[in-house]
Amino acid sequence: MADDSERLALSPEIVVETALHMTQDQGLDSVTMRALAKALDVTPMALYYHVANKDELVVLMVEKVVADRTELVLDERGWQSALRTHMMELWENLRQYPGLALFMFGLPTLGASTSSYESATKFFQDAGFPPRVAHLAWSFAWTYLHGRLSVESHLDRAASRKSGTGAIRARDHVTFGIEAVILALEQILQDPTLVP
Amino acid sequence: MADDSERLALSPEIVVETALHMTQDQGLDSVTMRALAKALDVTPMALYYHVANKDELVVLMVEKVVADRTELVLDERGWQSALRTHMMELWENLRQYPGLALFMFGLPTLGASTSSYESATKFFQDAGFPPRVAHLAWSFAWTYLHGRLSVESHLDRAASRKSGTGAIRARDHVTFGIEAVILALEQILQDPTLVP
DNA sequence: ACCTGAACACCGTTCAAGT
DNA sequence: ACCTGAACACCGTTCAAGT
Repeated sequence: MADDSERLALSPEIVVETALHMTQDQGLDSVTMRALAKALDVTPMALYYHVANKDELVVLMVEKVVADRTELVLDERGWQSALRTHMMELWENLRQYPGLALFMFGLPTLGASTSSYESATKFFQDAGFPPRVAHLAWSFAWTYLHGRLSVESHLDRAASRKSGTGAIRARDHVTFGIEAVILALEQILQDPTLVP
Repeated sequence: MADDSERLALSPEIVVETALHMTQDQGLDSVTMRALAKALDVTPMALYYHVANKDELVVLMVEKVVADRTELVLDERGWQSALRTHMMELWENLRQYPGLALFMFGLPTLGASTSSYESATKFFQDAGFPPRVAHLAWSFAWTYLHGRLSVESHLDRAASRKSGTGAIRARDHVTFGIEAVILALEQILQDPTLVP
């Protein structure tokens, strides 16, 4: 409780949380093992006792962020509404961690991410999409979001921080994109042969 | 013409071309100033006489790649068909340079990229989209492609190279995505109020 | 069990110097 | 005009050693 108690006992959780805070403030690029160690007031090599290496650290960061996420579930609102709010929440959540979205893709060997991928394809099947189309549909929606987050994190880095105008524009783009995704999927649900 | 004439006079063009070849083979991550210098049989510092720094090198690489690109123009086939082939060509072109797509986004201060952005929005206006919607429509289409390329380059890096199955899957995803983009835009063209 | 110090093999880049 | 060598400030990481 004293002032100098800032130097808490290190743990994987604290390492990951500090890394996420740094990402929120300065982007993932600012999270070097050395800078992270300095933020924790410790030697760089101390981190390796708690995480295997930087790749594992990033994986833990991703899992921590997706763990806090709401799942995509079909309710009485209909799939369009559920998908809309889910994509919007996902975007608002992930854009707080610039650069991290690059390490979140659908299929790969990310335990948590894979399970959420499966629950998403189940969502689309419940909504009436054939299994194969359900898979491609979620891939399409998520790939768009991924692209949007990637574009934004690159623009953030390059562009000057001109107050909130960038944020407004970003919101315009992403709301357009989400509605477009839904419109496309509505068509495909009506006639799955529209698509290969 | 002799055997040892491989060591040509250095020039910005040769530097950029060699960097692009390295990207085709090993991805953009493999293009370090030091590795590029070694490929050109020269000291790392020699490169700085021809390009200002690595950022400029990447910009030159991007410009070189987009320069070889066909433009998006409206012809008698109709906008859907033109957009489909253009997106497909773009994807097939850019996927040859893993990692480079991350540095190609719509709006920023990339001379060539900006002009192609404007020609694309003109394309959509010619097709009947209101100006603001034309802009958002191309942003949507390009953002999806960008996301697709980003996902693929990350998967390539992580996943094991299991023959051609990955390529077939990628093609399924991207053809689905392109058709979905077109379906969405068809809806929006009919009724632009569907979207904010 | 937990952390440090020194070291290695990498980066991009600057600066003075060579021809 | 074109290139080199040495150096600087960074990376991630290994390995032996300390408590």
